[in-house]
Amino acid sequence: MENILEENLTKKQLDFFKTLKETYQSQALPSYEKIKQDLNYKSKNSIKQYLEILKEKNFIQKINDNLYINPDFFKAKLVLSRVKAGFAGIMDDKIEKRISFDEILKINEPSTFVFKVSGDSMCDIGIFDNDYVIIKKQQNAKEGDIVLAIVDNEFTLKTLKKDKKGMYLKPENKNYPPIRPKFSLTIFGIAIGITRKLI
Amino acid sequence: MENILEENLTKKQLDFFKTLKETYQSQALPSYEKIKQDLNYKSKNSIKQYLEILKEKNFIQKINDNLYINPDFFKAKLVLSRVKAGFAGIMDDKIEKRISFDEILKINEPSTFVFKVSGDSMCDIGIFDNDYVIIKKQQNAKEGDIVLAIVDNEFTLKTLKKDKKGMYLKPENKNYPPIRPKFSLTIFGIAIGITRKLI
DNA sequence: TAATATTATGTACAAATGTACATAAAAAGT
DNA sequence: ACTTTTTATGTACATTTGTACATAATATTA
Repeated sequence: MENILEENLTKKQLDFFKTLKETYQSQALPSYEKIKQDLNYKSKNSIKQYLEILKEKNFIQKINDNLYINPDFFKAKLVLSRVKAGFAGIMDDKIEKRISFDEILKINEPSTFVFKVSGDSMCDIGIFDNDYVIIKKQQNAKEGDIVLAIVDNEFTLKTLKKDKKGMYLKPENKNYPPIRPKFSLTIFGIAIGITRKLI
Repeated sequence: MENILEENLTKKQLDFFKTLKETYQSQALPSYEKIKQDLNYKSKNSIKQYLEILKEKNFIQKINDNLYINPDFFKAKLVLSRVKAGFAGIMDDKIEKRISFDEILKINEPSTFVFKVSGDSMCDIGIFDNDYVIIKKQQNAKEGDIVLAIVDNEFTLKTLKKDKKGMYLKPENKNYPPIRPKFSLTIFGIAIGITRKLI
């Protein structure tokens, strides 16, 4: 999207937008007067003229009486095509979508908690030591869910399984034995996603 | 943190804050007048009085002339302790940190791109089909890096390896053979993280 | 119950804000 | 070279904004 829009702007307009983006990022824009000072202009009308053009072309928008740079500019550039595009722009034209991991992983919901995985008991399904696991807090879970359970007063991440003897926790690693609760099973929540930092 | 702060507020102040948070979320707060209307008050001084208290207690803060709810409230609640806490608050007191995956994965940097993994060629190191892989665009990479390379005009994610014959791409799955470039290797970037949505 | 703190509303006003209008310089297009 | 568009600056002004001050009503605490 970025590149498509950019073609509608003059060099100066684009420069202005880039400075604006660097200066205020995803925050609400302050008053014309303040922007004037921050960007070293001498008349706040310069700012007004630029912002009106940018607003018309959807680079900025009004939310709750405040101006913002279009939030899409701060999301991740997701490339869906597996095929490499042409030379120059290399691939800006292949960006079909903008995404936010905080949104995808529902970070804002009060029931969402994040834990750090410790140990390799879930490595067979690609959950490793030190991964972040995103947990939705809820008591109920069904067979097959990856749950954060409380065993011996400690949190543990396992797959919830069921057999003739009842519910139990299955580590996803052949070297670990299943965990059977003495009485009942305390479930803190279910895993809705993971994130791993590689570098 | 949330709970620590909450204890400093009266019921009405906390209600006000919750409505404020739900209404404007992470956006900049509009004018007292607008808030007055949105929250159904009859005097904007009511708003001023509440906001002054909230500002004093760090629930809201000023950035670039605009008031915001403390950004921490919109980040993920990371629980570092492995030990379950007491009954009631269950664990609010165990939240030592607030994090943002968009920040951790450097989503905002112009050189960051996200791809969807297709296939199981990297499953041995916990990168699965349909995972999001976060790529930092750069030409150079060193042995051991997980790279997004361009082979036959298609993107492919592999580990960069080196032997007597030179650099090559190693799939992290025994069933796949290594890929040796005919001439040179085109590297698009290196993987800096992955994210997987489980539900 | 009495005393105190919090909450709600209103008025008045100086300061700041966005907008309209005007003009000249610079850049781009023909 | 000439014309048009874009960019930069300034002035004037009605509107809006935050703040100070004042006063009840309501909760809370002693």
